[in-house]
Amino acid sequence: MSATGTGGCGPGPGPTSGSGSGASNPRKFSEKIALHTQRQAEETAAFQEVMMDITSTRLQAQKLRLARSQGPYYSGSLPNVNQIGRNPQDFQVTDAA
Amino acid sequence: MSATGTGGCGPGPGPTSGSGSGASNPRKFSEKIALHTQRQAEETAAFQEVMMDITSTRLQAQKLRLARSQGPYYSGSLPNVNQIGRNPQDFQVTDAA
Amino acid sequence: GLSQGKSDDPTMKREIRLAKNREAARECRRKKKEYVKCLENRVAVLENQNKTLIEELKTLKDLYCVKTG
Amino acid sequence: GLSQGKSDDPTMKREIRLAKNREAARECRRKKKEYVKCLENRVAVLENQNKTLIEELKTLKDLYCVKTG
DNA sequence: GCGGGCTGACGTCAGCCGTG
DNA sequence: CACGGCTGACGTCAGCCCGC
Repeated sequence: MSATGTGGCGPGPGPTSGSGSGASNPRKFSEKIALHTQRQAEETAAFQEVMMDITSTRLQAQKLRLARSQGPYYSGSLPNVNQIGRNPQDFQVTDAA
Repeated sequence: MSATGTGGCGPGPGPTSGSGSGASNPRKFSEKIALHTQRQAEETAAFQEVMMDITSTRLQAQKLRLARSQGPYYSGSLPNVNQIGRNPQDFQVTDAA
Repeated sequence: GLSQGKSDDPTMKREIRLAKNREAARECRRKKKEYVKCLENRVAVLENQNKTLIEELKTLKDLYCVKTG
Repeated sequence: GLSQGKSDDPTMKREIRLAKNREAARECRRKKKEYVKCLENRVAVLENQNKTLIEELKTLKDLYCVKTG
């Protein structure tokens, strides 16, 4: 807010456009604070995202195990065995064509 | 090495034995440096341990998958199906006793 | 007063420069203190995140070990 | 000279005290600088570990998701 | 209680670097 | 190049806290 005005992001690299040690190691304390605050925000976001993903995976796996334990119902994308042989058409071979 | 001598660990809490903010927030810079160095060493050890465990688990799983893919040999603690019925004794029921 | 109405007086210029540097030094010390606190807080946050990540990795590694073994 | 052979002279005592405090201040500033560098290095190390742990957790989570799905 | 070690805060000087 | 904003380093004062 006070350094170079992170809100605007108007022009690109302001001072000297130096790629050396001016970007990751500024001289002004304001820029150092802003840089660390930005990194902390990014890392916290990534951290929370990973934790959310883990929680979601955990809940999904738990729900799946509970569904498998309560009843012998097979539900999946594979050909359902319970529905094989119900219709006589499944036994007719198409070699007659 | 210079503060309270972490090598010896002779007496317990030296100054005042205050449990408040004297242990985790010392006044002397030497103690602050020593404390952060100790914590960093512990966390690095735990980090490397977890990474080693992950690597070991990875290698074990890869070896297991490779053994299963190369040959149709079933090796496990469960009753081996290939060895069932080879010997005639497996068909004799023990109800004669 | 016409003697020092402007800032041509070298003594006055020096005093003004010293006063500005005084205030600048105060702000600089304040920013430095804030920066150190920022670093300490950042270390604490990173410490907690790493601890949580390590525990979660242990749990997930055990789960994966059960699946394979 | 016998007039200030000992440290009874108040002026001498003051100067001695100032000299000691001077040296102490130098050491204190040096230690503070080292402490700040320690904090920055610690932040960098924790950052790398955090990044590695997150990537490893992502990989292991995908592996576990394949096992269940 | 008191002297002394460390540190926080101040003002000052010197120096770097961006800006005009 | 000259000027001014920030910061590094210094010495000094005031204050805390610990050991005697």
